[in-house]
Amino acid sequence: MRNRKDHDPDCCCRRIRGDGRRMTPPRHAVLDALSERGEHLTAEEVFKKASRRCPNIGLATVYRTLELLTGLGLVSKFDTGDDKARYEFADPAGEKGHHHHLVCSGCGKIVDYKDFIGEEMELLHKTEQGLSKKYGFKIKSHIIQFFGLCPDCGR
Amino acid sequence: MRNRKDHDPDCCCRRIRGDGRRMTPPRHAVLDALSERGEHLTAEEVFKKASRRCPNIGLATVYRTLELLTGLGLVSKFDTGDDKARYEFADPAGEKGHHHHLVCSGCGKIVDYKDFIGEEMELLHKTEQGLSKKYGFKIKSHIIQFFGLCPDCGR
DNA sequence: TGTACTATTGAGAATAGTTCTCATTAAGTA
DNA sequence: TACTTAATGAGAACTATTCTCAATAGTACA
Repeated sequence: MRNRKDHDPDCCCRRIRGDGRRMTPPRHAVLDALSERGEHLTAEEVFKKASRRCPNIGLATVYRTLELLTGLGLVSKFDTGDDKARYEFADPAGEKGHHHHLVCSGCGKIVDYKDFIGEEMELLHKTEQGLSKKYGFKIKSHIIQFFGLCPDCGR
Repeated sequence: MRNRKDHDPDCCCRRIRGDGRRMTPPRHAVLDALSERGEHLTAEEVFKKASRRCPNIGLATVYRTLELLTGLGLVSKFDTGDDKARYEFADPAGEKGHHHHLVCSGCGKIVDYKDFIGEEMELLHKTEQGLSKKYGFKIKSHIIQFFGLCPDCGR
């Protein structure tokens, strides 16, 4: 599991290089920092990791790059309630790789689960359609997250 | 719908007065500010409303009171992605009044819906049990939210 | 391969929501 | 009514994030 690259670097580069955008060492470093599966890094953590490959990268660049990647749909940004945004590579659309998060309110540990994803996705889809019809919203995304105490924190 | 008090003031006061805590004018003012159903106020908005009843209430007191009420489970705190916490009276546990949120990414409008709550709650419950068993978490709460564009923002 | 255009960068200042500090006030109790 | 100490208001402090701006360096094209 460790060190398994979870994204296709070529694909990301291709997406980044679009509309006149450029591929740069700092952007490579950020992609690299994010590439470990199962990580849920804060901007600060991405900054630290990226600094290894690109020693004088600036924090602002990390934020800018994460914003870019999020905008392109390559990365998803989420929040587990500790007032720090977290980032991970987005699950390829509509794929079986989709997952949700289970968060420990004690230590902040984040568990990726896909155990009930089938049913959850089905219901979410149905709900989206229903809400869309009733309230006229064009639904783009959802958040579903569980909070509790992990075995270590649960006493 | 307007001005309908959605919480039982006596119950709240009783809960606040516990463990040596005291009932004070600022706390009344915050309860009052929150009392309108269907509102999703930021701390700043609670502050403004509460200031009408308690003109020299401080913003810090509003935050402290909201934290207290949240801790007591009387109020729930959530976030619609604009980096400002929002607060509303908590739905009485296990009651049919429970609702979720549909958020417009354009204008920030928040729609409370309960249309699919039955099924959602059932699945959430089942998922909670499954996750609890598999990962050993004691699950306390969940977040489920949909994002999209409302009729006005959807062009 | 060299040059020009301009997207991107790093550094630090600026911003905004929230929390903390501390001297003062006042709720609840006896 | 007096006492204990929880709660308060004001503003400073904190923290994640965004902005500013001059300097740098991808990329396209000659």
